[in-house]
Amino acid sequence: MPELPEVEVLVRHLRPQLRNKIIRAVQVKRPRVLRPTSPQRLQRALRGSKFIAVSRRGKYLLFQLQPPGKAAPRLLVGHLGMTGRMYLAPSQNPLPKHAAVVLSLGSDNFIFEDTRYFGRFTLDVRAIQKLGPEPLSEEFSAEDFAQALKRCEQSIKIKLLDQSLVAGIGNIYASEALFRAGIGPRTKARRLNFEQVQQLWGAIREVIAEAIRFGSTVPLSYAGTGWEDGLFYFGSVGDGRGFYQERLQVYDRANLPCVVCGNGIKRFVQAGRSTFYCPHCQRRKTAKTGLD
DNA sequence: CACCATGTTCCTTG
DNA sequence: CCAAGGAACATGGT
Repeated sequence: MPELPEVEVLVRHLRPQLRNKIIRAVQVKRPRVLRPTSPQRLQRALRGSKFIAVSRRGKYLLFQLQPPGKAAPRLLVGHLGMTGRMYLAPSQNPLPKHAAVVLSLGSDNFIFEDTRYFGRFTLDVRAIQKLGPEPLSEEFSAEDFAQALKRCEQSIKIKLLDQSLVAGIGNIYASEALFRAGIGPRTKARRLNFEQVQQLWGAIREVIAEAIRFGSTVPLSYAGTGWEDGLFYFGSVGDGRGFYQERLQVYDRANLPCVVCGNGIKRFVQAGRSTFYCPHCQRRKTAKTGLD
């Protein structure tokens, strides 16, 4: 369930629950998600350690751990992949079918479950060192963004998925940001003029900030049996009649009317992934008035 | 059976 | 060496 907003909401949810908790035991059910860390090394590093901070970088969760004694703090890095979830559940509960890693914290277990096992739970920090700026931070400026896009031959939609350009945008919010900026997803990144880059820069920040705000209002129970299981990003939240449809304006809306102009939303495939857009609102050289 | 899915990484091709 | 495209990873939903 993971793009930056979903991870941010999860981090805020977990932070107070994990703070000062001590890891008593480490169960690795799917060693693949640790790669390249070995189960033995993870167990040795984590057992007895205390959670002292929980944060986020891009789509990665960062758990700062204090080992027993005077050892230096350690960083545990998590990533939800496509289907990962992390939550606390009572220790007496049965483990879910796709539990990948389980940390015993006493009366609760901290569970990382992931149906497809694309996620990560590792001591390897190399991935986070390659990330671009946080989109909501001061580090992310329209000027730098424009500079970076200048030499890119790729279409802007594909470029937005490049985590070294700006961290945390995924397939959903890439389509959403381009729609809001009125820019066609096929446009070559280098062909955007500075005004368009500014529009896109603002749209990225708005779309992400709004999603975090939305997610923060959703009641969460990551223990996960009902519909309110934290998958607020799309589809799974609400009464089954499309609570989310008012939130996402183009993603997964192929053939449905554009919320702005009423024309049909189109779907096509770029780099093997679905892109959704409105051919009318996202034409070339669209000057958005903001009044529609 | 077919095709689709929120992500990243590796391999091939140019 | 770099860029771009595709496959792989693994499981489930429709």
